[in-house]
Amino acid sequence: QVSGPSSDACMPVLAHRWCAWAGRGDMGPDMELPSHSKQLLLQLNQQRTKGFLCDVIIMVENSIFRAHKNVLAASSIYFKSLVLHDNLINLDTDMVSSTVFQQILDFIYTGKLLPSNQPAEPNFSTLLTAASYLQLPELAALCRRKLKRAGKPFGSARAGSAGMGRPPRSQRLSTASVIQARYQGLVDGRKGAHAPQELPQAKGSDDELFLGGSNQDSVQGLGRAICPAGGEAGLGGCSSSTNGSSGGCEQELGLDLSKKSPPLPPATPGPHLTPDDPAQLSDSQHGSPPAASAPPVANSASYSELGGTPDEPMDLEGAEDNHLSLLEAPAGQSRKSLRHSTRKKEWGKKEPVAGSPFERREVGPKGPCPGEEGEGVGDRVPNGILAGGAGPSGPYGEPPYPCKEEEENGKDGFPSSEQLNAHVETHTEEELGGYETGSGGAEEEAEDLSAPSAAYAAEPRPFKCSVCEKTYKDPATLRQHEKTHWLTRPFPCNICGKMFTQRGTMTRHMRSHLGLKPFACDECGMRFTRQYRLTEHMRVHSGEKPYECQLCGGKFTQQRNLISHLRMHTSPS
DNA sequence: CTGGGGAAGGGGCCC
DNA sequence: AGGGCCCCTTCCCCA
Repeated sequence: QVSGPSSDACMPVLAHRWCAWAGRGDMGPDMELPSHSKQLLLQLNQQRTKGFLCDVIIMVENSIFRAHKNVLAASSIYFKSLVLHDNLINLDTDMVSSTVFQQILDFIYTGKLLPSNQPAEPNFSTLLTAASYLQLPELAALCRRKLKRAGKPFGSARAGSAGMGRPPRSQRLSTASVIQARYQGLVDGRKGAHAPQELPQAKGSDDELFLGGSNQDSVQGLGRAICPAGGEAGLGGCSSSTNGSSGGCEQELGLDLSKKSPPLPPATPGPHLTPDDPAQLSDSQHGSPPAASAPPVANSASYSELGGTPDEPMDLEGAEDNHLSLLEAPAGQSRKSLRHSTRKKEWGKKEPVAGSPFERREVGPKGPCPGEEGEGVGDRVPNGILAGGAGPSGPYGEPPYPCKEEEENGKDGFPSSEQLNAHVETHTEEELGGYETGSGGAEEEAEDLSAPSAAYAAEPRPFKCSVCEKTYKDPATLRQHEKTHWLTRPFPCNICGKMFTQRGTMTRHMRSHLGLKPFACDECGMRFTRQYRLTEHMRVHSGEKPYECQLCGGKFTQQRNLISHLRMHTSPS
């Protein structure tokens, strides 16, 4: 750090001190800089408050905290396990509140128990609860001493989860089990190999004041010690544990995953800890920000630093976005998205017509639209990667939330997806008007492979697309379809910037970033982001192969593989 | 090394 | 908004 290029004003301080000391020629017998550790911690704390080099986000309630993985890992084996593969950590709000975690984070970075911002004096019971949960033995011991001096036997705090209002479930939560579950989820590969792993165990009874109960109970309760995002798989480090099965967070998250999540077999892949109801991804955790109250931003890591705007409601999704993209992709792109961004479609799909005012962005034979990073359809697009490299702002080389139309006028993007969406709405009306008048021209001459099929004729479909020949039963679907012809993709991914025509697609895409896989196979515990995938997967176990090749009789579990197979039959070679 | 199959990830889009 | 299905693609394994 000291010798490297330093963008942090803090670091030269250390270097200076060291040089001053070493330069004295005062090479004492101990060869030790007495204040080194203190200074180091001081600098780290300063960096934390500035968000400098912070590589992990901890979400507690609606607050986010930024910190350094190394520091957290050095402080707690629990954190050590959490930050191993994840950059975004959700803590169980039953165990630790944002206020308490603020104190704890301060403690980790300073070694001092600073008074909270709340007028009330520190509640050592709740601190003790949190310290135990987070496996911070020193802090827990400190709290116990304080409680003892105050004449509040901490043993009573067992009931005292009162301070936190924890439900009985959380009182049974075993930190060890949490960690174990996490570790299993982290280390178990997709093939199910159970890698022997040094498993952090709960420390002695000191740290288990409120913890105990059966492992089963504990697993059932480990819901919120979660990692929505992680290092691998773009932001979905959790996805590395695709075989994991969540022990039971789903229930408290409003999901009945009991049928999706089989009990945790000891030698099978561990749980994939689902952070939240994925169905609520865009609604609660990652979607619409709390309308009325902007959650506090922890430390000095202001929301603006995280990519938001000061007057914008706290958007954790946005926070994740900027932070994680910073972490995961130097070029602003997750590894996985990078991989996919370089994909090319090779054959076949119904192609939108070119030349219309709402010409879709196309890559490939037609080449990309200049200045358009998004693909025409799905992953068709190299997003500028193939076309000469991503811009500095990310794979899409664009402002956070650019409006394509306004870009042409030299306007910058919008600071948030919400603002962009709102803005896009203003275009919507105009563009729809344009559609109504008919754009005429080349698109009608092009062959439309998406023309209504015979199946369409089964029932009346009075709503016809003005661009292509597709018809629909209701205007809403037509409107939805017509969006596929627009240049503007109103729904950007806040993490990678990819644009989508449908919010649902974007939400689903976000799930993949965050590793949310709520659908677990009862047989093997493997988890999926979509029900359909699970259904498909179950055929692996059932042996069902419903898709049969009419040419050779080959059977397949997946329709797509049958299609692939048919391609082999029909390909010239 | 190559091609085919199995399995899975992801996006489009209709319902 | 979410489910469901289609399509494209990738990765891995194996012959």
